[in-house]
Amino acid sequence: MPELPEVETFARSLERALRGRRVASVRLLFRPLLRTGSPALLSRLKGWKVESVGRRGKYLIIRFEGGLSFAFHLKMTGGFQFVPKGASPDKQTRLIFTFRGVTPDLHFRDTRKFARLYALRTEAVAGFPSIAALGPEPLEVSLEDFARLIRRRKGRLKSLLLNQAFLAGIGNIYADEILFRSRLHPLRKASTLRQEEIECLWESIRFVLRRAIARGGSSIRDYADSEGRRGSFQESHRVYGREGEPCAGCEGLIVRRVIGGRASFFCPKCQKKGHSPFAIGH
DNA sequence: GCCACTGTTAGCAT
DNA sequence: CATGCTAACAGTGG
Repeated sequence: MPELPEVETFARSLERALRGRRVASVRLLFRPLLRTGSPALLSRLKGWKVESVGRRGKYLIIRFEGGLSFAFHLKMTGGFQFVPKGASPDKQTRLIFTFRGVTPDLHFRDTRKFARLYALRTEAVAGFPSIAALGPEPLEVSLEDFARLIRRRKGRLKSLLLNQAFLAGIGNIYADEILFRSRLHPLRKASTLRQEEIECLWESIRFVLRRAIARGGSSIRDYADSEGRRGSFQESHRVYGREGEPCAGCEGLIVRRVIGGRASFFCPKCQKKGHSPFAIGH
């Protein structure tokens, strides 16, 4: 389910474990994972150090010495896992990194095979079309810029939060949690928001994402970080996956509706289509 | 066994 | 530009 908080969790633990480590080998087990660059290119990484691991939207980016970078999109089931040196891959492992010294092997696993790896020259990463098209980082955009951007938008809030060209990194779970905290209806048209509602939405985006990162993300299926630790933010979900359960803020029940082709959970009583400037305390 | 559903998003039709 | 549908694939739960 990797959305921004889960990708950030991977990026932080990989950065800590891999920065300065020297690559011993890179083995591609599932050819279609690699979308840009050839398998032969991967062998050129041998002997180079990892310079940094970071994130942009839902992309996890590993920068190597020698001017090569890997941009991973984890899609729905991609993830990294450290395993003991030489451990044999399971059938869902698509790529194996090994490193010199004591660093464990790193397996990239992806059950559904949707994940993608773009091997790019480092200077080409920012200009890579699907990365260049991303909107601002939700935790970096200022309230002023956010207000300016959202006022131009006409679509429904739910679809807008999922639109990576608007803000980068928010997915289905966090969109619903953010809207609940803002007390905004998912079908509300963005251009109709008043200033207080825009401020509340901006604050809710920051609050939900920061707290989710602090909790190591949400483990609603088998998601775990690269050390195998599960996140705990699923325990703080107020609406996602809670159809029929009582709302945390009123006596009503959470409903599930399909909006823009995506399952959407919300409280129809707290999240009215009309104006509602008050955030729910969490 | 069958069917519906799942965290993403690119591409194409309307 | 917005929105809706499909496809890519595997597993799970009813």
